[in-house]
Amino acid sequence: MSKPCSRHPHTHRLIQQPLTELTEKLRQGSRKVTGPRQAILDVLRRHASPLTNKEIHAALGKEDCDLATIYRNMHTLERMGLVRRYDFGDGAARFELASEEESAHHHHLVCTRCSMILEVDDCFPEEFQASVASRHGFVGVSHRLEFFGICPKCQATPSATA
Amino acid sequence: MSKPCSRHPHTHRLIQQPLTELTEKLRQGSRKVTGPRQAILDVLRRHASPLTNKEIHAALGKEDCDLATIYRNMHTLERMGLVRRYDFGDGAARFELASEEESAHHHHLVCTRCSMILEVDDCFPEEFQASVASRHGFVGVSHRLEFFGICPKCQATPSATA
DNA sequence: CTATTTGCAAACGATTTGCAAAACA
DNA sequence: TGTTTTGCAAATCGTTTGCAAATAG
Repeated sequence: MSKPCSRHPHTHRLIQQPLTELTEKLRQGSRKVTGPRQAILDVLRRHASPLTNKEIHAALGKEDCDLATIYRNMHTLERMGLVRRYDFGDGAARFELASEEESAHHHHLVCTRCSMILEVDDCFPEEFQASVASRHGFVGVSHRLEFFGICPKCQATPSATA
Repeated sequence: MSKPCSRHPHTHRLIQQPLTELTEKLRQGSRKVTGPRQAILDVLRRHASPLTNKEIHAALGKEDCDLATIYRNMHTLERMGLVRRYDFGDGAARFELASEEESAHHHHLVCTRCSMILEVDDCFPEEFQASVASRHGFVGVSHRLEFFGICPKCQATPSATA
């Protein structure tokens, strides 16, 4: 499952935000810097694609902790703005470290065959969303957008001819 | 709940696609036209917003059937292209009748307070998706896009000041 | 020492599945 | 009649929660 995304040598998150900087944010929120939390943040720091709770759990080595602890922490970290939650419609939430600076808002391009996930840093023109919002009188409008398709590698692979 | 979206006086689903036309498609796929199926399609036909399995189940009156039967049929109907599946990230799939003609592709604007759902008939420029696809060498790219915000009615309501 | 957090097990809600009986074609 | 479908119950899966023991500050 947790296939390290090779390819696309540039563009890529793998935020080397120091752990200390992250734990510092925890302290500010009167949250404790525990072993499981450091381990989770560390796993997230070294992964380029969003991970599911289960994947994070699997990625924890010696620092293993209960799955429930991960679920609880992901909520906490999300609330504190340390991680961002994504939903690719496959029934499992995924999380990425939320580096405020770059890539604040972004989407993903998911391969429907091998599940490889690429980051898409740009988005459609603001005016479109603004138009949708005003047209219906909505305020505080945000959106959820993800792309799905077949990646280059899978295009080469014969595989089942759907 | 089912408030007809104002503005854009035309465009409005509430597809009065005759049941016979729908059941005909079933026959073509060597699927049987059963009571539950007709009832489900009928419920979908008279609703403007996508419904969850549970909502469909609740909407069935005398024609009640098992929830599992609905789940199974939604898969079947989706596979046959009779309905379209949507995911608003709240853990429950929703379905709409898929009228091929108009509104083939569309998105939704969901109120995060009252859950009212409006249909958004337009989309961002094609070029954006084409660019995302070619940039990464993906083919057969599609997308999932939904908007979330506060509807006019809820804006008026005092409610908890988040 | 005291509030926060963890592990564990049970609880949940959405969805799926096995299987024998019932319903279409 | 032969195949598809249904009802029912049990099983799965992701996620949540209660509670007492462990831990950070």
